[in-house]
Amino acid sequence: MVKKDFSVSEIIESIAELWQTLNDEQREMLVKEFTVQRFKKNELIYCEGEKPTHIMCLLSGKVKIFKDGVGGRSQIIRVIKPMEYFAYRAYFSGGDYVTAAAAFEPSVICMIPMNIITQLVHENNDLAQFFIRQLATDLGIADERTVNLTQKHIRGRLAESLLFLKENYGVEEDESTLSIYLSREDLANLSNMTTSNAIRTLSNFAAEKLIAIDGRKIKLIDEDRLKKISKIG
Amino acid sequence: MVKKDFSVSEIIESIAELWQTLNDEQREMLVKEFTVQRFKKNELIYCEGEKPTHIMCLLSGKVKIFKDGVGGRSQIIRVIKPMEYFAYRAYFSGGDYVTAAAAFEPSVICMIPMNIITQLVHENNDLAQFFIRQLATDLGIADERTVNLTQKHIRGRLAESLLFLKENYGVEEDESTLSIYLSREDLANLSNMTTSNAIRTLSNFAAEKLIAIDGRKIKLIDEDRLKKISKIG
DNA sequence: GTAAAATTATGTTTTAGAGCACAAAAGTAG
DNA sequence: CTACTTTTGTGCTCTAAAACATAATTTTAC
Repeated sequence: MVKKDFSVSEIIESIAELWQTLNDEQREMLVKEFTVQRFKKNELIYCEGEKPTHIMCLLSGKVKIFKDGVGGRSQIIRVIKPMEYFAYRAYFSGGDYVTAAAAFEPSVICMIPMNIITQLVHENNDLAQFFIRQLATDLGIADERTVNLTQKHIRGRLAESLLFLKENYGVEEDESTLSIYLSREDLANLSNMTTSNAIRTLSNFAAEKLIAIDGRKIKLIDEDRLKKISKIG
Repeated sequence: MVKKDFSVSEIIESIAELWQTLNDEQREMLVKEFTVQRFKKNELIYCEGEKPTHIMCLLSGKVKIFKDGVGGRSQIIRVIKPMEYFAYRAYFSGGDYVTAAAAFEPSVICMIPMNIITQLVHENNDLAQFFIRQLATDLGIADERTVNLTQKHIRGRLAESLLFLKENYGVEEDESTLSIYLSREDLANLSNMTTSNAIRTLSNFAAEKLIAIDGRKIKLIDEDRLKKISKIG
């Protein structure tokens, strides 16, 4: 269940990485300016072509960044977990959003106006370096992803996505069931394949005892073999 | 032909965008620390897995950033033209290179130690913002590219690459022959296809009078139609 | 200048994965 | 509870693009 409210101190804890770079005066400004917004499951947060105005920090929930391509096929570019920042790239590059964002699950997001952030970046070098590090890391991931999505075969891409989802969103108490319950369609869009191929390949993985499926619950059974499949493509 | 030598003032002109952010003291430090290196055609500049130590600015020539994927297939991630900076992402993210770089043509590169750059970024906010803008822009391009490479068909991808090469490296005096002469293999690696498909599709384009080919010289004849092919995928 | 290697060109075969059709199951709304 | 929509699951067909084969041409090396 989603928390009904977030106290200022809880929010500060969530945006800690950015918060730590600020001095008292800057912190005060931030507290005055940020807002908190709630999104329903599957609700659109921003869309392609829009002008970016706020940096967003996910307080709770799960978010996908995606792009609609040729013939309505959607591609998930990256996913966001709590305490991560997103939606700021476009503003820094001086353009509009080239991607869209939507909530996988009910999500709560802290919004900070980008003009405030720009001002803070201007006067605070640690904050500037925080963004340099973030962007450099994301760009590295994007470069890796380009090759994986274009060169690996379906099984390799799906195995990779499953392992990625474990890395990113973690598992339940049993230590092996993915904490995120994605539709087959989202799983397909994450792995660059059609929905039917995601369904089919998932069934194959289950038949091979690599995973166990119960509706949208996916349990990773043989992670070593999944890694091998992901690696060889 | 490649210039035999570059004077300090010529180099400064090339690295202008970064240079402008610096004060006199910082500029002096930079002049003391940078080195210039020359690379032969196809020579490797850095490779995947290596520790990044220098930011590089291409003074003259043409460079490809690429990644070797599954089964020896190489994917060109982006290309660099004179006055552009590269090779700094990995250092900022705190990791090793995830890509490799090689010279398309004889190239001259100005190398600045990354520890100097980090120091300058630390004390100079404009420089930090320069890198934020660069990285944000490159990440946007990478996001676009991911979808184009995975969703468009061969003809669309090749058409896009040809138009991109015109945008990026320009054309000769006739206003329509690409200034870069790539091997069919490089063209394939840029467009995510096999070499034979690059050759075949290029021949098809020529037969359809979209382009004219003379060895590695490619002349764009019907750019409008190429754009259409690139757009619809 | 000649041999060897690399690149380009074209034809043929094979296959991974898209596309489509349909049915069953699970959600959702009234 | 019932009707309707969405999601999941399977089978079948078809096609885009890879893989392979071979030859011609160009480049490189000695």
